[in-house]
Amino acid sequence: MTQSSHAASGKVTKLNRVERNAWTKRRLFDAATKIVGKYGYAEASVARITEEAGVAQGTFYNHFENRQELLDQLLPKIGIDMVHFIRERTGTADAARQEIERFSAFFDFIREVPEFLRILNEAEYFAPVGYQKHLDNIATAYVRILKRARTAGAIVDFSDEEFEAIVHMFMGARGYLSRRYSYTGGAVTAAPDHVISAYRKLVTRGLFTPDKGNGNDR
Amino acid sequence: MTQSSHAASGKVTKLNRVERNAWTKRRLFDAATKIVGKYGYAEASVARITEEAGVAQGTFYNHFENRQELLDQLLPKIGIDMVHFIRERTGTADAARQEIERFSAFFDFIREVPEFLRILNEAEYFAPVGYQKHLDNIATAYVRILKRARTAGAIVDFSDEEFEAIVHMFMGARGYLSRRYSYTGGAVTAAPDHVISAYRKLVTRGLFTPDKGNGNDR
Amino acid sequence: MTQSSHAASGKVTKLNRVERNAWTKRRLFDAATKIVGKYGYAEASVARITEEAGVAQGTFYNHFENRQELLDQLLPKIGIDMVHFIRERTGTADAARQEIERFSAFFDFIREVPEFLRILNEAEYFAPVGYQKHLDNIATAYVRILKRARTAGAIVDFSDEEFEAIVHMFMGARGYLSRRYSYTGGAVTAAPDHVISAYRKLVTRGLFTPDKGNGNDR
Amino acid sequence: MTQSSHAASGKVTKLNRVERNAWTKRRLFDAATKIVGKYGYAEASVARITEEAGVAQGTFYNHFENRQELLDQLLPKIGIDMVHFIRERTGTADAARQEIERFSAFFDFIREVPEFLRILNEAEYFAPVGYQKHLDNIATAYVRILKRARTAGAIVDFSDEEFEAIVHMFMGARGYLSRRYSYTGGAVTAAPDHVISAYRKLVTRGLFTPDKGNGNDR
DNA sequence: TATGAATGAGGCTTCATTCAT
DNA sequence: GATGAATGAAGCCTCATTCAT
Repeated sequence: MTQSSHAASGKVTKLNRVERNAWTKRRLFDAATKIVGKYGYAEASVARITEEAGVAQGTFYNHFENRQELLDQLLPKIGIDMVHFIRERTGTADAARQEIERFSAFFDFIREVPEFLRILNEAEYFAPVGYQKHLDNIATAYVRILKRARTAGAIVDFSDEEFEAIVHMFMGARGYLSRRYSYTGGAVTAAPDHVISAYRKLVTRGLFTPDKGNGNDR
Repeated sequence: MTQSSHAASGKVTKLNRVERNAWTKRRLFDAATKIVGKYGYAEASVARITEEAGVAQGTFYNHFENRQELLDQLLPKIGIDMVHFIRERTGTADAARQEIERFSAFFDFIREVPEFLRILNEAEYFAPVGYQKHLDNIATAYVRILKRARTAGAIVDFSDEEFEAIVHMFMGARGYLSRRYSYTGGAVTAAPDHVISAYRKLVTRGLFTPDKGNGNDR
Repeated sequence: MTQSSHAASGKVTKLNRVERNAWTKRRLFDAATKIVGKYGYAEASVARITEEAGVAQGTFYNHFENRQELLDQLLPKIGIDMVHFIRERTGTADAARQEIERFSAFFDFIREVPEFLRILNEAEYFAPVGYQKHLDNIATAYVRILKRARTAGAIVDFSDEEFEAIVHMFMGARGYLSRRYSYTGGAVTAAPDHVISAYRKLVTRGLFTPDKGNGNDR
Repeated sequence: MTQSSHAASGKVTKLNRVERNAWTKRRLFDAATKIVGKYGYAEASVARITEEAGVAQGTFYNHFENRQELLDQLLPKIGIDMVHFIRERTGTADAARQEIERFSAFFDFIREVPEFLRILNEAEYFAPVGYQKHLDNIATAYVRILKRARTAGAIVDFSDEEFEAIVHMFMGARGYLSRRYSYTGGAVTAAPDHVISAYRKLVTRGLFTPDKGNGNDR
């Protein structure tokens, strides 16, 4: 296995130098994700990460300048995966419904990548560069969505600045809810219905305008 | 000076054994608060804490079984201070307005105890026992408040379970907003008006019933 | 032995805390002297030094801020010993003879402290702070001696600046000679007669004025 | 460009296998000289040397058995350059004057190859094989010069053994003087006049016989 | 109870060398 | 011959905890 990998076709392929290099780096990334998700940044020692990746400690420094460099890349990388994941699961319904879909998709993503929450939550202090990058990514995209909804008339009476505040509320809410409701025992579970419904009520009434055509939530 | 303290009256007082004991423990607490707030749990070494407290490292272990024991007590202790602080600043207006007051008071508390946010945020992973305790404290009290509002007719159409979800959303929103808006440079600043107004709109429309008497937010 | 030491009187003495502290620091010093003398600064790892001293690695950092701090103190400390050693062995004969005595005494000192040469020689690069300190110590004292000789008429025709240059020549000469002639096999030996006589001729003729009373070297 | 070099004629020349081989080895030599001169042997890692040389780390081991082998060759190689350099700058005046010329030329060489001093000084411990080789080279040649002067009557009263001692004094003196006076800030400067004059007085009076024909230094 | 030196495990990083391409 | 990723030993330093005074 050290010299080969299973290509998409299922065939075992010899890797050339460049591929092998990328493969090792990828293993380190994946290992770090697993370790940070499980033990937190502070306990994510290079020794642990390399052991998980199945390479020598020295190998780490062929791929990253230092420990921090990897840690700083962790969140933005997964963050992008998250955005894609959610976008794919957002339909073409009215704006309020789409927001609920995004909310649900977030919880689905956490089930896919259970490490995400811890990585996100600790990043502010242990990977501040990556944290800021991630937050800007998300906030920018999210605010754009809200502005479009306003243009379409689905939201009124909120300024751009208020949108930014709203977006942070939404992100914070997701974080706390998922930490509270996503874990049962060691396993990661789906968000309960009453969480979805509470969010739906709060957001559709609080942010969006009643839309007779689509029917609001009441 | 190590054997005495300035009482409120301004007199220098000799402390007896019990008082001196409590005094040292208190110093360790305060030092830990400062250090964890500034450097995070992971960097809050016993050496740093005792240095900040002005006692020898060995002294630490006369007051706490080990490092973790102190860390676990940190958040619940400050959390109680926070509850008192907010309660004192909540008036007798209608339920929706009280919620806004609580929201504002939270930001005021952060300015009083700037270490709080970091202690709270990291505690989930570094002081899980204390974290759970704190969260239960807050959630229980908060849900009780919402139930009372429902009884009074200020909220309709939300179940108890949904209240719990709502409370987590609120707590998460506070956390993200304060991290985003409370710090400018190194200093801790008040929450901007548009943050307050965005919260007011979302919450009064989303959670509370329009109250003709008091006038809703529009 | 870890709890006691042989006092000058020969009695075994319990050490109090302060004494024990000083004793450990002294052991680290002595160990470092031995190790640097034998393996050079670059190979003088903290592990080696503490092993030689019979303490744990961590103990090192209770006594020195870091490895460099000890290394920087090494040369000046031994340098002072050297100055005392040589001074004690310098008689009251005429200036030229005193210079020869100092020269010989230098070689005697090296036999006493065989580590000195290597410590001195490498210090320029591995302990620059200590090196500069040592050089200034020696040069200042040496120039003062030459000035006195000039005042006494034993030297003429040399300026202060030239004295400084002369002193550096002398120090350099000692270093090279000792490295060439002091070691035979692993043992440290006395300077051969022809080295002494060559120095005597060069210096008495080259620096000092012929003194009929004392008879010059021819 | 890696496959060719600018010949003296100005034409770009394809190198054959042997030339290319020598060229790479030469680059490693030059890089090592620069690195050791700047950082010392201990910091002259293979990584640093190969980076400076612009080749891969592995390439190093195609040209040298190991790191030490290159280090041991460094000093003798430059030492030979030095001998040539000094010989070219020594005229046909009387013996005493020639000695002063050699002395001055040494300082000029250091300005040409500022790395030399550090390489020389550390070599004793980090490249002992090369160091001994170098010292023998120099001492032998130097003693031969002094013997010739004695044959010519410019020196009397010194035995062969004493010559050897004198030569070591001279070498040591040069080393210390150059370290003290050749560096100002980061730049390498010429030896001050008073250093030259002090050396001239000491040596012409101390070693050479007054020569009426050529005039001694007084 | 207070002290602070001693401990040794463990963390990050650098390094010389090897080897498959 | 050239490359550069992989290796694992070793270096410096920090840390939580213990214990004699």
